[in-house]
Formats: sequence, structure tokens, C-alpha cells
Amino acid sequence: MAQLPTVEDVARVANVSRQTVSNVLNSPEIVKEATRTRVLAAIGELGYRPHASARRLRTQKSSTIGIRLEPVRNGISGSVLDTFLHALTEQADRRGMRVLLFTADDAAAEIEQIRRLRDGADVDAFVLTSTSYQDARVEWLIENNVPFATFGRPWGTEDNPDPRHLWVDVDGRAGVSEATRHLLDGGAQAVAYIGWPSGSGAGDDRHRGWREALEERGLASGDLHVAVEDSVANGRAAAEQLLSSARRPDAIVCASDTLALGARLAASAVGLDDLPIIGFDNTPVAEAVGLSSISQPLEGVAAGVLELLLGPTGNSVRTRGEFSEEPTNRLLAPRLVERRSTHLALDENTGL
Amino acid sequence: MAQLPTVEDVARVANVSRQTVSNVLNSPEIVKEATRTRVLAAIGELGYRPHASARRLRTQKSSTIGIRLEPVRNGISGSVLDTFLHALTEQADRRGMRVLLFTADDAAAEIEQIRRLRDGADVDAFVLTSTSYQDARVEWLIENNVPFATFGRPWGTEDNPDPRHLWVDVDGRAGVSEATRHLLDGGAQAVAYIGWPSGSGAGDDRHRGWREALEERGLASGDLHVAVEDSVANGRAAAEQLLSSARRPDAIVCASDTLALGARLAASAVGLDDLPIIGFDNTPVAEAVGLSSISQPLEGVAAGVLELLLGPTGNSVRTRGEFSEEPTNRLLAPRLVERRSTHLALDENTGL
DNA sequence: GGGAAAAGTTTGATCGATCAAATTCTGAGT
DNA sequence: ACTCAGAATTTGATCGATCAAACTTTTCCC
Repeated sequence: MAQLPTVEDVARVANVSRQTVSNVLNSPEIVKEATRTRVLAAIGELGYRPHASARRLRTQKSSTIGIRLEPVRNGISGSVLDTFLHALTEQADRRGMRVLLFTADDAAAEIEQIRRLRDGADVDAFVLTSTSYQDARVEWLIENNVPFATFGRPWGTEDNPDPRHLWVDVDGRAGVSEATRHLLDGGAQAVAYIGWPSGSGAGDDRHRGWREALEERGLASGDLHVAVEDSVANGRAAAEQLLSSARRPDAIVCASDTLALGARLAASAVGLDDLPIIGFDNTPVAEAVGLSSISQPLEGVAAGVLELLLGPTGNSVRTRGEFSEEPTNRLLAPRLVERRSTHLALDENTGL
Repeated sequence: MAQLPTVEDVARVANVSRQTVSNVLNSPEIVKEATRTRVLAAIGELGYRPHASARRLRTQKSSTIGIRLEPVRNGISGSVLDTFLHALTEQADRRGMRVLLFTADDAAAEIEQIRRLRDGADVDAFVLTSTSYQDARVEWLIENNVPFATFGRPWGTEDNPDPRHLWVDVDGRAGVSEATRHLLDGGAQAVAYIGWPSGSGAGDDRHRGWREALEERGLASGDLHVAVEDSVANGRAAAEQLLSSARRPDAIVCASDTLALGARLAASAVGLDDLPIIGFDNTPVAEAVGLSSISQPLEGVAAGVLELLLGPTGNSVRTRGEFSEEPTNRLLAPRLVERRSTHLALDENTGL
């Protein structure tokens, strides 16, 4: 295999200097038309491609975004991060950026990995997922002036947001609220909610969406709410409890597809194949079994993250201060995906 | 933020030359003990970390493995690639390698992306997944002498294997065979199989495992096999068909968890909550609903891929010829994960 | 046509590390 | 003490690109 061609080779063939070749690639507008054509021809002829590491060394930019691949994907919803990752990679590529993976078992290990990648000048910016209250990673990144953006809000600091924290999130509250209203509009009288124990930002937010939707219509939420850890079995148990209670619900909204699948099983088990159930995340499983679900606009989240990091059209990470005028976050609306969530069995169309 | 320290800075503090610092990092054994200690102290003091791009430029190695993130994860089984990716990233890290993602819509686009990353010296080796008959990507990589390994066999060339194609795969046939024997040992008389239309390497392989297990016991496989495209709905329909046929099966093995979930639903719908069903891939969904499933040793696959690419202990990609003595592939055995696949509802333990 | 500004192109230095070769240091053997 | 091999360390060159500044050519206007 012959040595890969360099700028020097291209320059020789095109009969210009190194720098002109470089200019054709990086600031084509300052090169005379005729020259540019000649250089491009030479590039094509030789199959030249700039050496990424050389460029990075000189420019002190890696054009790389680091993201942690979570250790154990939380079951059914694992596909959310997956889809997000795909969207991020694809859109980053269009902006000339790459996505580098790393793993870490906990927040401390993640910080250590981030430090390694940053110190090695391997990565220009980081994308964090699953933010929590008092997120140690966020604090560290801000303190150390490392560019980053999160998929997830800085829960708990709504009243005093830090403009150095760039984030994109999906408005779960609005999504659940919409789903609840949709069920009420469809004739439901008692819409129950199966959520998670309070304490998680996203969980509390979604719960609030349901509560508010009921209040809006002057309905009491009283005993229609059950909080359990996220699992199919728990979802099933919760639904069984609700369905056997005095005020039997005629529709259920869940904080996740996992819970919704459990609820679906419970309902079908007692013959309530028609009980409307809506999950959250629009996972492949929901699609496969025909569950309605609230879908997060993951492409939009990826686009938002990149916009915050790179600017509307830029292709390199901006330093803080370059954009003090612009908003530092983005809250996107989810979308309700309706399926015939009446029967568990589906026609051919719903298959994966 | 102060400028990051360089070898030069470390050298000055430790009172040695650049090269000695470099040696401490790359061939510590040739540096005198006392000097090494002094240099390491200086490194610690300054928090020095080698500049990845500079090193790559000089060594002409990127220490990076490229892998394509598949476009639409095929429903429920998407988690397989995901888990593999996690294992690969983690183990690569231990070997000083990084994992870079890219996306592509089809094989041609994937080749183009590979070419870009290779030409830019961004990636030393590639890992391909989901190999098919006559895989164009594999042919291109071999022809262009790009280091790579695949998760998946070179289907169709068993009789004339190309030693330049490094691969790791899981023995689906053995897995399905084991599952089938297990059911027969448990007292089943008629074990059915729901698989995919013939034509896919993995699918045909798994099907064969079932057939052979029956033949081994002198049983006829006759009408106990249904082939459908992979979807929950199809799995359900296939199971319904089998269960209403003359020779009603008393256990079912499926080519995927997706099909198995469908089969489970069909069985439960007609009251056969106890019908044993075994899926394939051991996805979070199988875990969540308590389905038995054949689990692929993904950590092992990741380890195998790295071993083939880097050698047993190496930490950089080997060129062909360096290892003509060693085997060029690895076939790993899957493991049957048993769950109480009798009822769809499960106790707390199975919840995810 | 003269001269200055603008446009286009080239040259030399540099990013931070490692390689290859040269140099200095050490210790064993006589 | 003296030599010399081998160990330990240093020096100069280099990887392939871009930056900054210098240089050359073109354009424009009076």
C-alpha cells in the first residue's frame, strides 16, 4: 500500500505551494478560481485526504465529542439513548465532528475519564445524559471550564440557572399532560397514573403533568396514582391494584413503556383488552406490542445539543463568552404516538 | 486555564531530556530506576498527559477502532449491539484503544465512511457487525488491506475460508440445539420452532440447530416449523397456527426474543400459560417478561475481536503476517438463561 | 502611467510527540 | 588504571498540517 498523499504531494501536482492547498480546503474563497480548480483536480487525482491528527495537532482542536455509553441499559428504555446516540453521531458528522465513546461505572469514574480525554486533547466537548439533582459531573465540568452540554435539565436549580450549563431536554410534563387530556377528550372519566417514587427529576416532572391535566378539568387525582420502581412486574402489580380498587380507572398513563407493558398485561389478564394505556419513550417494545406512547424528539435533542455547543452553523466548539447573547438551553415538546392499544396482538403492520 | 504541560515541561522539572520522559512512558524498562521515579514524580506534579494527536501523528497510529452504529435498531434485539458496543468500548479502553462511531445508511455508504476515516488516519481498524452472504464491505476491506474484524461469520464461504478475514461469532446452532434438548429432557414430546425465512446466515444456522436436536432423538421435525419475518405479531400468528394444528407442540423454541414474545402472547391467550418457550438474545424484554432465552456471550465476543486485531496482549493493531500462525476466528458458545417462562406476570425479582 | 490598496500566493515557524543516531555514563575484565 | 561493551541519556530530524507574516501579482483610480 503506497504512502498516503500529503499536502506536499498535492501541491507539487497542482504546481502551487502547501499553503494554497490548505487554503483551498479551509478558506476556498480566498483562492483564485482557476487555482482552486487545479488544486481540487490534483486532490481528486491523488485521492488526498487531510491527515486528521496532523490537523488536530496544529489547530489544537480534536473535532471530537465524547459521550459515555451507560453501563447497564435500563431495560426496555435503553433504546432511547441508543437512538439519541445515532442521531448525534449522524448530525455531528455533517458538522465535521466525530463521536468518541467511553464507559464508566459511576459519576466519579466518568469524571476521571473525562479528565483523561480532555487532558489528552482527545475530545473538545462532552455530552452528558441522565442528569440528576446536584450532578457532580456538571459541577466539575463547569469548574474546570470544559465545554459540555447535557441531555437533561439541571434538576433542582430552576430558580437559579447557571448560564454556563448548556442543556436540552424534553418537556415530559407537557407530554404526559397532553396524553392525559387526550384520554379525557376520548371519553375517559378516571385516568390513572403509574409513575416512579418521587425524587427523580424526570419522574416528578411527568407526574406533575398528569396531576395538572386532571386539575385543569376539575378532577380529583386522589387514589388514582401509584408510584413504583420501573419494572414490568411492578407495572403489572400497580395496574392490578388500581383495577381492583373502588374507583376503577378507565384509562392509564405511565411514566415509562416498561410500566405500560406491565399495565397492559394486567389489564388484558382481567379481560380489559380495551383499556387505553399510554407509555413513555416510544420504545421498540411499545411499537412491537402496539402500545401508545409519548415519543421524545431525539433528533431534535441531538440537533439542539450540537447547536448549543457549536452555534447555529459552526463546525467547531465555541468557548464560553462567544455566545452570551443566545439562550443556553432548549426545552422540546414530545409527541404522542397513538396505536390501537386495545389488543395486545396486532396486525402485520405493527410488527417491528 | 493554563496551557497543558508538554514533555518539555516535564523534562525541565525532572531535569532530564524530552526523550527520557517519552521513554518512561513508552519503554520504562530502559530507563534507570532512579530517573524513572523522578520523571514520574514530575508527571504527577504537573498532571501531564501526552497529547494524543501529537503522538498519533508521529507514530502513525490512531489507537482508534471504528464501528458503525446501525441506523434503525431492529426492534427488541437492538440491545444486543448495544451491549456489545459497551463491552467493546470498555475492553478497548483497557488496551489503550478508543472506539469511534460512525453512521451509514447502507453498505455502500459504510464503505465510503470507512474510506474517509481510513484516509484521514482517524481509525486503525474497523469492527463490522451483521455480516451477510457475499458481504461487499468485507471484500472491500480485504482488497484495500484495511485491518478489520467482524462480529459474524463469513456466511457462505465455510468451505473456503479467507484467512485475511478475522471474525468472531456465536454458535447459534449449538445454542438452539441445547435449548431444544433441554426441553425434550424436561419431558416435551413435540418441540416446535419459529424461525426466519431461509436466506439469512444466522437464521439458517439456528434452524439447523433445532432440526439436528430432533433428529438426534429420532424425532420428526415435520410440521413443527414455521418461518416468518421477525416481529411480535408474526411470532404470535405463527404460534397460533402451531397451537391450533393437528400435532400441537408442547414447547417452542424461537429464533429471537421478538418472536418468542409473540409466541408467549399467543400461548397465554389460549390459556397455555405453562407452555415452555425459549427465545434468542436474552434481551431486556425477555428478562422483563420472564422469558427463557439463549444468551450471547457479548463480552467474550468483544474480547475475541480485540484479540484477533491486537493479539493476545498487544495494544496496537497488528498488520497481517504478524500472526499467520494463530487462528483467525473464534466461535463462542451461547448460554441458555432459564426463567420461569410459565406466566407472563412475574415476581419482583424478574423486574428490570 | 503611477502608485497604493486589495487579492493571491509563498515561506518559515510551529503544534507535541517519537524515531534514529549520537553521545555520555557505568561497570566488568585484565 | 585502562579498555570496551552495554546501559542510559541526549540531540536533531520528522510526522502532516496550519498560522503568521512576507512577498508577488492584480486591480482600481486619479
